[in-house]
Amino acid sequence: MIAPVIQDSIRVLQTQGYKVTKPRRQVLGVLEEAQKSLSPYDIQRILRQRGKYLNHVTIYRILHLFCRLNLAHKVLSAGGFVKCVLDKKEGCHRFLICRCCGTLQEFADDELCQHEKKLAQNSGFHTEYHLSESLGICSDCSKKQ
Amino acid sequence: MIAPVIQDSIRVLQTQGYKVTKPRRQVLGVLEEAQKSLSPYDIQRILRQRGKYLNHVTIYRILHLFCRLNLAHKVLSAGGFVKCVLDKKEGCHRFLICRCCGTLQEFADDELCQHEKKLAQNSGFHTEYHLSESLGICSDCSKKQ
DNA sequence: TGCTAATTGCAACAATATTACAATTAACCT
DNA sequence: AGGTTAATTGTAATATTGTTGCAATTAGCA
Ligand SMILES: [Mn+2]
Ligand SMILES: [Mn+2]
Ligand SMILES: [Zn+2]
Ligand SMILES: [Zn+2]
Repeated sequence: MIAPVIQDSIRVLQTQGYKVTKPRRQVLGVLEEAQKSLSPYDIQRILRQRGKYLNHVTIYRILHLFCRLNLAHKVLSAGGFVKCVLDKKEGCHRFLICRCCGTLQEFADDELCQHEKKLAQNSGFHTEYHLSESLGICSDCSKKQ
Repeated sequence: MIAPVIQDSIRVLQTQGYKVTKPRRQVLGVLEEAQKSLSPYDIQRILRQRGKYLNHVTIYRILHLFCRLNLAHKVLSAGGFVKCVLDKKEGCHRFLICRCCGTLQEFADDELCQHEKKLAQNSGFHTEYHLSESLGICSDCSKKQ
């Protein structure tokens, strides 16, 4: 019995003309079983414990592909540093990041925050910290085009 | 003339009993001027171009402190990999991540998404991709306590 | 069952991040 | 203002994370 998420992902690979390889199925399997987010090396470790070996380069390439096809997401929490900005709003932290010029503005909206918290609360989750990122085109860049 | 964000940040450092050192002021300054998010090594490079040298270890320590005090945020975009999860919802991607057991659930809400997009649009920003992370305690973990 | 483009492995390297300990300095006290 | 000291920074060594070019392998197709 194969999980539906995996079925769907395999179908996406096929329809987009990508091969359904053993490594890709293995990474899908590990990600599906985990209830937490995994790093490339986490995935390698888990597979090795089962006697399967995948080169880390392969895992990186697979994860890049999955993210490109929206089969997976990168998440920030509990991870590395990479990028940092000064905080400008209190409480809720929403960023608008232009994929064209790279500028970043922060905005806050109490109503939005309350609503989002409430929706989480509906599934029993108590929110302590929230972060939101929107990627797109800023007003300056859209004018220039 | 010192920017108000920096003034505020310095005040936070002081009231929390942290020293206001030259490296900390320099990092604050660079972050404030930049309109984009910067990596620790970006910051080092910018300062070096001005003839100032800061060890990367120092910059990491300062950024860790700033994030702990909510003077700065880590952001995900355009950065490294670190962690990855399978996608379960289309369009909008909101994660509830338990800081206790590490489990992660995804939820989507169209109304919320539309509202957030509209608010961004009000400042001329066109959203193409959105990601949201809420850290807190899941229902299982809060029951156990 | 063979052919071939796509995918993976390997090796080398680059970038990012942490640790332990010695040197320095900001804040506090005369 | 100068001395004291705990907090902070620099240094060196190391660990972790991520990329690139090229040779070996394999999934999908005829
Ligand atoms: Mn913020
Ligand atoms: Mn999603
Ligand atoms: Zn722009
Ligand atoms: Zn939990």
